[in-house]
Amino acid sequence: MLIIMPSAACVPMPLLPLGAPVEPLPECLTRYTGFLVAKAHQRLFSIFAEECRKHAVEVPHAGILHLLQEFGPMSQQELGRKLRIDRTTMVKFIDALEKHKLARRKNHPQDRRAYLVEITDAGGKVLTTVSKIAERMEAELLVRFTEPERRIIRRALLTLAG
Amino acid sequence: MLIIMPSAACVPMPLLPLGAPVEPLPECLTRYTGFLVAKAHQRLFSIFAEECRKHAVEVPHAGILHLLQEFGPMSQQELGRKLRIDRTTMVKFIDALEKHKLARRKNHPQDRRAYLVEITDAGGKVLTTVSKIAERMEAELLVRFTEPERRIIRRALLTLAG
DNA sequence: GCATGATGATCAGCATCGCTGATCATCCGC
DNA sequence: GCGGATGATCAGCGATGCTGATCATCATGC
Repeated sequence: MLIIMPSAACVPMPLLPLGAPVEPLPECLTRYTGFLVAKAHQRLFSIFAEECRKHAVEVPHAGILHLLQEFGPMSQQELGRKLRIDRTTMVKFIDALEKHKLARRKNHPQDRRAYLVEITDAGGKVLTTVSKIAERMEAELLVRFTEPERRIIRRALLTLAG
Repeated sequence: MLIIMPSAACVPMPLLPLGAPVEPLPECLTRYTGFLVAKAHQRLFSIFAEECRKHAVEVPHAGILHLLQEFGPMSQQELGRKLRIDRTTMVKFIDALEKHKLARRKNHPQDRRAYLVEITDAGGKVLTTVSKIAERMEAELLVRFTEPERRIIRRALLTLAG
């Protein structure tokens, strides 16, 4: 599922209580792909945030940790470019990650202006937890779609994301 | 396109300058449907907001106006249920719409607690403008997908939106 | 070398949105 | 009628995004 998506994702959103009855979306709006994407995001984010909360994990952390694990230490700028998050917002995220000891700023050996942000052991553990949640949700989300259909969906979302 | 999506949509988001070079999203994150949806939402919202701004239209207005046009006057609660927007947020939206004279609150003839929110003539004109933008974007977004593929995409997004 | 412009990180301040919890008026079922 | 639901509102908080400025440092051209 949405292992994290800070930025477009770290937005406070109504936590549709999952069990609660939800009125179907009006057709005059679901005609629009953008509306559908917005509401899909709203719901997916809600679910993911809810799950994260159970494990005392903050949503915005997940994407950054994932990236640090995958690519190794990198500067805040680079994180921002890859995740499409504003540089000033990234400052706050890294602040939070450091505060929770999930990542740390090291001095960049070649560039004294920049930091290298690095994931910590605690960060790795949190990432493992979050990844399990994400994998489980990913498996459930498109359970009614065949593999060829999923490929189309993925291609469509990649196109829409630019 | 996304004729409006207040709520999950009315969120300030980085306005990817469209022309600007965008780094491709890392594969370790695009594996996750939720991440893709988040980033798709980020981009679509940015584009729509940008277009709306050119015509001095506010994004959150569009969905509400569309609904009022389609279904006629309704209470704020009902608007909120259909659009999945929090009731207290809806108060602010309707305040803004009234301020811009795009909608107005009428007394509900059968329920003195509630209002009937009604679209104005000015609101209708704004809606026309926004609809044109939305239709144009809708036509462009999935231009590379066939009709059967679009049906799958639509069904997937409806599923994800719940 | 050195001036100049670009880049990385940060901050203050503002705007938007969502939510909690409270309040008040009104409706509805018993 | 009475008590519990419901509609609208508000204050206050938290999270996010952005602008524009600052400061340090890098890199380029001369």
